[in-house]
Amino acid sequence: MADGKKLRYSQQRERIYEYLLSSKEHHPSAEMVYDALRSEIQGLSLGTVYRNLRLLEDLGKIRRVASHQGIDRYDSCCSDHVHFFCQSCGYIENVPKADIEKIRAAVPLGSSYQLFKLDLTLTGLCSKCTIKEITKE
Amino acid sequence: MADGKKLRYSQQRERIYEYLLSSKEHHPSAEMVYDALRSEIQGLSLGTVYRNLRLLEDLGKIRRVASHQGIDRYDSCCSDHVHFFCQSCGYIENVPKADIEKIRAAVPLGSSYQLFKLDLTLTGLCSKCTIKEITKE
DNA sequence: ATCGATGCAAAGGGTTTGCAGGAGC
DNA sequence: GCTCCTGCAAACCCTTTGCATCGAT
Repeated sequence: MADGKKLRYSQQRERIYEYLLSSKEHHPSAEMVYDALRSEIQGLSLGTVYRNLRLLEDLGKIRRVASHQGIDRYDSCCSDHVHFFCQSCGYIENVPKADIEKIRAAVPLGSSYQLFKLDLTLTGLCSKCTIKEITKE
Repeated sequence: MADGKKLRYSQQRERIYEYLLSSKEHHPSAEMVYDALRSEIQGLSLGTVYRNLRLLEDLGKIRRVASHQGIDRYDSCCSDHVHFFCQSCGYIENVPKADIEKIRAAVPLGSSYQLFKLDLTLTGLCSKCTIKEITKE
């Protein structure tokens, strides 16, 4: 992080970043990224995916979402926003209507604190899984 | 979780729960609990700490706070509230003045969703570490 | 006496890292 | 050609689990 190394282009890194941009609604894990790209990039290794996710995070281009069930998930959107984690299907959705300013205002922090980021995660059952549950009974 | 087993008293479990109650402000990890109790409970094993933390969580007596840096932290308070995670010292504090109702109101969820819990984590530098940082420069 | 809880150590599973070869500049 | 990046596999680290024994009821 912020070391003197010069960044060099790599196809792998570009594809990984592109994939993250294209799957804003999935919030994929490292393994999900790997599975999605391994057919397209011959001989891609999981280690490379991890290294690039970490690098992109250090560069501030992506954001690591608080991990669920011990697995880190990634988001190409770096601004504060709200996530909904479905316990049943494991998907992480954005909650687009959330009012971030209102949330910030509800959290008064002393002036001696420095706030870098804010993560609000709702846990429950998503729309699909709720309907499945109702239908089953 | 919710299996037919009958709970039996154990000194270890009692102490672990007591320790969590007494360290509401620390939000300790399993290892922190272990380190704090091993001198007091002869031959305590880390596995037992993990087993009991999980059991207490399943019983709804404690809450697992979203893990930071890959390590789970525990909280004896089970109601929704706001945490402040300090990147520098690793402490997790409560943000007592946070207005949970206001936060809930800022997050409109479709009626087809079921919300079980809400986790808001602020990340930054706590008061102490901010002052340290300023003093250093 | 029964069966849950413990201690110990080994196994799991996600993530990181060392190394030799390959690719960008 | 100098470095960074990659693939591979081993190492790491937190957490879980199998097993024999201990302990609560």
